[in-house]
Amino acid sequence: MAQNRRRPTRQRTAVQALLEQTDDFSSAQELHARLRASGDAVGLATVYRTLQAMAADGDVDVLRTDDGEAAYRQCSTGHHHHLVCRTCGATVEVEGPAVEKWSERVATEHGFTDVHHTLEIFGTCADCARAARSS
Amino acid sequence: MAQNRRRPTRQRTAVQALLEQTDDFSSAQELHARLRASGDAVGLATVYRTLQAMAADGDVDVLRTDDGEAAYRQCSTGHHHHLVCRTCGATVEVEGPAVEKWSERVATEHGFTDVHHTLEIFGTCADCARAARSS
DNA sequence: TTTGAAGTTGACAATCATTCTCATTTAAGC
DNA sequence: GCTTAAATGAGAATGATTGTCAACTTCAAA
Ligand SMILES: [Zn+2]
Ligand SMILES: [Zn+2]
Ligand SMILES: [Zn+2]
Ligand SMILES: [Zn+2]
Repeated sequence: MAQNRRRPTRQRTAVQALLEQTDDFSSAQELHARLRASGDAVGLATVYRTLQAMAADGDVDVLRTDDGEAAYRQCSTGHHHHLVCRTCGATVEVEGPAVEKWSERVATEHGFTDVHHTLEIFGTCADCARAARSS
Repeated sequence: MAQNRRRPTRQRTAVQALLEQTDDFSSAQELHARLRASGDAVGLATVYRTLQAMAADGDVDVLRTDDGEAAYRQCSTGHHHHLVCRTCGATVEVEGPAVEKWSERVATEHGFTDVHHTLEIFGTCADCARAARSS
């Protein structure tokens, strides 16, 4: 994977701390704005670089929203997928051993190697469904 | 879903025809360039609009490449997923009934409704693996 | 602790896919 | 043919992401 030769700078620490307080997937822009608002400002480019480095190191998960923006989240370690509310962003980590096996089998059957997959489930969470109904 | 009130224009026809000859997932930019090269030029904005309309109508599949670009492909009808070579773009349509059930069950268990999912498998196809080995 | 190489940062410019605008065409129905 | 709403396209605008590069830190050797 990647060298964990990252230096512990104020900026990196600030980004990590913010991610720890955050439960939803957030874009680099959002995180940057929140850092600035909290007085712990970090340059936008640095936010991007830090998040990408963390993703490369496997310290955060990334997914692409419907409109193609990258969103990051501090997740538990180990391979898993996400159930994401497309309204409020609430996120649940889910695991599916069967899916993992299926995906690997399918790839092998077709002669593919060096395989990885993306799997995200989007929907409306109970809270948002309720809110929508009573409006 | 969407009204199929689309007008059969030269442009729309050209895009559809091109998609029919194309086996790989292609970006709007790529398709636009190929149309222009083939003399059957269509405005870039129109290519975008047409592809989005076709996607909304379920006539083409869309996926996001690793760098966030939308790629389109004329697929068989019915719900399925893709096994895509990240080097040459070769694409295989795959189905996984077990995955469908799992995804629905997981969503229901967490109170999510109006659910859909994205699942793509990326890897290196046999041909590309061979080519890489002999270089 | 001083010091220098190497990693980091940030303001700002540059990219580049995608969307928007709006004047001009075109298909559909009468 | 005539009317009208949909469709088109050239070019501007948007907006996320990346590139640039001088200034700033960290680290560890001296
Ligand atoms: Zn919600
Ligand atoms: Zn998985
Ligand atoms: Zn290939
Ligand atoms: Zn599916």
